[in-house]
Formats: sequence, structure tokens, C-alpha cells
Amino acid sequence: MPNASVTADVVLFTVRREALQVLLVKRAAPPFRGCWALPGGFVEEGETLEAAARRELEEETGVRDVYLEQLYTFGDPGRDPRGRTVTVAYYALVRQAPLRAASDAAEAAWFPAARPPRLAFDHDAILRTALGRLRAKLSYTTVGFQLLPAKFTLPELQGLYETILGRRLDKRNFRRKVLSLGLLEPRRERRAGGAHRPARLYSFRRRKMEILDGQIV
Amino acid sequence: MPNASVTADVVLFTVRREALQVLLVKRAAPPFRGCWALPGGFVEEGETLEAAARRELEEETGVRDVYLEQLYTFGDPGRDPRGRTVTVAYYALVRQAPLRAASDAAEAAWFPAARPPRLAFDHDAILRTALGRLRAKLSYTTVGFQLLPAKFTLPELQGLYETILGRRLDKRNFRRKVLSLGLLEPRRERRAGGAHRPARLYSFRRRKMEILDGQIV
DNA sequence: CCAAAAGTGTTGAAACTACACCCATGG
DNA sequence: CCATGGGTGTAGTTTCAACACTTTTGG
Repeated sequence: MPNASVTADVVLFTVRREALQVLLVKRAAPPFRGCWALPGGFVEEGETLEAAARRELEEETGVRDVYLEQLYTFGDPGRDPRGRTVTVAYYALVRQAPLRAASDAAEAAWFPAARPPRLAFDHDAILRTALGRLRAKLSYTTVGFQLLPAKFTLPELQGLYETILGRRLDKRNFRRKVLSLGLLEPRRERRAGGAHRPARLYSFRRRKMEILDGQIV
Repeated sequence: MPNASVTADVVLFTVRREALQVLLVKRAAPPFRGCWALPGGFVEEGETLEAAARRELEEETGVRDVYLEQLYTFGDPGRDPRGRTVTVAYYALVRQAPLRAASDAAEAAWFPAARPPRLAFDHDAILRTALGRLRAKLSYTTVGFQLLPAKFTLPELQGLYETILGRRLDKRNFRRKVLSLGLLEPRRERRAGGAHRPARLYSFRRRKMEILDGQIV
């Protein structure tokens, strides 16, 4: 006696061009046809909620192997004109942004998370919830590290935090705290980059990543 | 095109006799007939998820006006033998425990949250999740205050924290920190209680309750 | 007057914030 | 040699944990 449709939607973030970006797809079918929306869709029989979120994300955008965490469940009556729909929202983080060129079903693109276009359904509320959660978790967990590639510099890590939190951080204090966590492995190489002094590269020590949830910024 | 049943279940905690207790109901119908379970049931048409949680809680146990917060959504296939069921779990806190005598539908009773009886479905996992969340939130929010009556003493508040966290706290440090929050209004009265020195009563200043989310213990 | 719980201060350690200069590199 | 971003240390403040005795009451 099913009484509702259950969907899994994903708020996928990345950082590009000094800004937090969210992945949206253009809806190919009504309702809200042609409108931008979070990737997601109906949970299939025999499939866990998280598996549905991952499947929909990959189907619609080609993105896989992301850090994924359940966010909140939205089920107000009237949020979907087709009938009672409950969506279990997830938020996810990826390093780079290799979108599948010309995805079969829908058009997908990155948008600034702070100023997204008009969204379908109540997806703006879901996005705001995800933003709040990401900012909060950034301060007391290491989730933010998921947004960087395997090797990165400390200025890059600091810039990431500043971008998401929307405020400047003190260079010396930031370095001291991050290094004191003992999560970073300094590497011999440096970032060749610009016309100036190259920065040292670091990588993560996987072991300690899970354990630690101490406050960072 | 509904594809699942959606239920709202509630993990209601209180503190009685020096222990954290959880409210359970005995199932009157199969599956798991006669087994203890979390109060909850199907979300009705035109009803928000939270409203469903409150309604089910009151219908099955007579308890209302509780502090209620969405916890997590459980939807693994196979968690309900009747078919695909997704449950949006809430956790809730109440001060006393005025159970409705002989509720119409089900038998309801309090159990120690740490050692519950065998539970229906995956309700043991839901309970564990709620316990973890409550302990975590106790440390950095003021949710725990929801478990006390309007007037209470500092030793009572401290005992509450010790009960939930499962460890002893230093009396002087605890008082200093709690009082420094400026949330408590000392009252002229004292608790008459035992054969010993009576403790001063306090009440909450409602205004600041919502604002504050700083770490407490 | 005694048993039992309420109440009260200090000190050392650790963590946080604020702050300014030198270093290394490519052009 | 210079412009630019990378890199480093200290001092004052605040927060935290550990710790023992005096006070008030009922019996």
C-alpha cells in the first residue's frame, strides 16, 4: 500500500574559480520543464536510498565516486504538483568537475551556490539547507578536504576554507592549526605554478582522516 | 505513481530514576505483533512529515507538545517485510512522563534507552542513531534543557547531563559554565526535598534559549 | 551534633587571536 | 632587481581541567 513517491536528490558542491559551485541539471520533462533543478529521481525497488542518490547523480551528470552524506528529508504536501513526493536529500563533494560532455538525458552545469538560478520544486530550500550544513561541518570536521585533489598546497586549502566560509583567515593561525592535526603528509615536490615562490605540496594521511572530527576553523 | 510507503517514527526520550528512558509501544498488528517498537505510522495525505510524527506520537501514547527534531531517514529495502517502506525518524524530548493510562490502540511504556527490549523492524538502529545524536547535541546546544521542568536545581541539571553522557562532571566547572551562559534565572525559592541543605531553584530565560548554541560540556 | 548534599576559588595548561617581516622564484 | 605570493614566531587573552573545604539543613 504505497502512499507516496520517494526520490533521492543530490546537492553536489565543488570549488572552482574561487567560488563554491553547485551542480544543476535542466529538466527535460514537466513539471518545471526547462527549469534548473538538483540532480535526482525516483528510488527504485531493491535499492538503498544512498544507492539511488549515487545512481541518479551518475546517470544525469556522469559524476561518481563522491563524498556523500544524507542531509535532510523534505516532504511537505504540495512540494510536487504531480502528487505526494518525499525527497531524501543528500549533499556531496567532489574535487574537480569533469562533467560528462553532452549527457544523454539532461543538460548539466555548475552554478555559483550563493546565487543560483530559479530552481524547480523547493530545491532552493534544499540548497540553502545544504549550504548551511556544509559551512557548519567545515568548522568541526575535515569534510572540506574532500574538495581538494590528492596533492595540494596549504594556500590552496586555506583559500578553499575562505571561499566556503566567506571570510578571510589568518595565514599563520590556519597553518598552525591544520598542521597540528597531523593529517597532512608534506611531500618533496612543490607547486610550479606562477611567477613566484612555489608552495610545498601536501597529501592526506588516510588513516587518521576518519577518526578526527576536531574543530578546525 | 507512488512507489513506497512513508512512515514517521519518533524516538521519545525522557529522564526518570537516574536513567535515560525511551518510549516504546507494543505492536497490536503484524508484522512483529506483540513486539515493542517506536511509536509511528503512515504519513497521511496533506500532512507534513513532522505533523505526522506528532500525530502518531499523540495517538499511540497521548504525549504532545514535545521538543521534536528530524533525525535521519531509513529506507533500506527489506527493512519492512510488507514491502518498500521509508521511515523518516524524529527524536523528541519531554520533561515528565504522563503516559495516557490504557491508550486505545497500543500499550506504551518507558524502557532504559541503553538496554531496550528486542525491537521490531530496524528500530534498534534508529534508537542507536538517536542516542548518538542526543549525546552529541547535548555538548554543543541547549537541547538537554528540554528534559527538565520549568523550575529545577543545578544539581538536577548536572545529574541530567551525567545520566545522558554516562560520566561524572565536576560540580564547580559545570556550574560556572552553565551560569556563564546567562540562560538561567535564579529564583527566590529553594527545593525543599531531602533532609539536607535545600538547593536553589532556577528557571530558563526563554529569550536567549533559541539564540545560543555554544558548547556546554 | 552529625550526616548529607549544596555551594564556592584558584592555579597551571592549552588554545585562541592578533600581528609584521623575511624568503624564494620567474620575469 | 623587483613584484608577488610563500613562509615563519611571539605575546596577551581566554578557556579548560583539576582539585578540597565550608555551609546549610533535617533528624
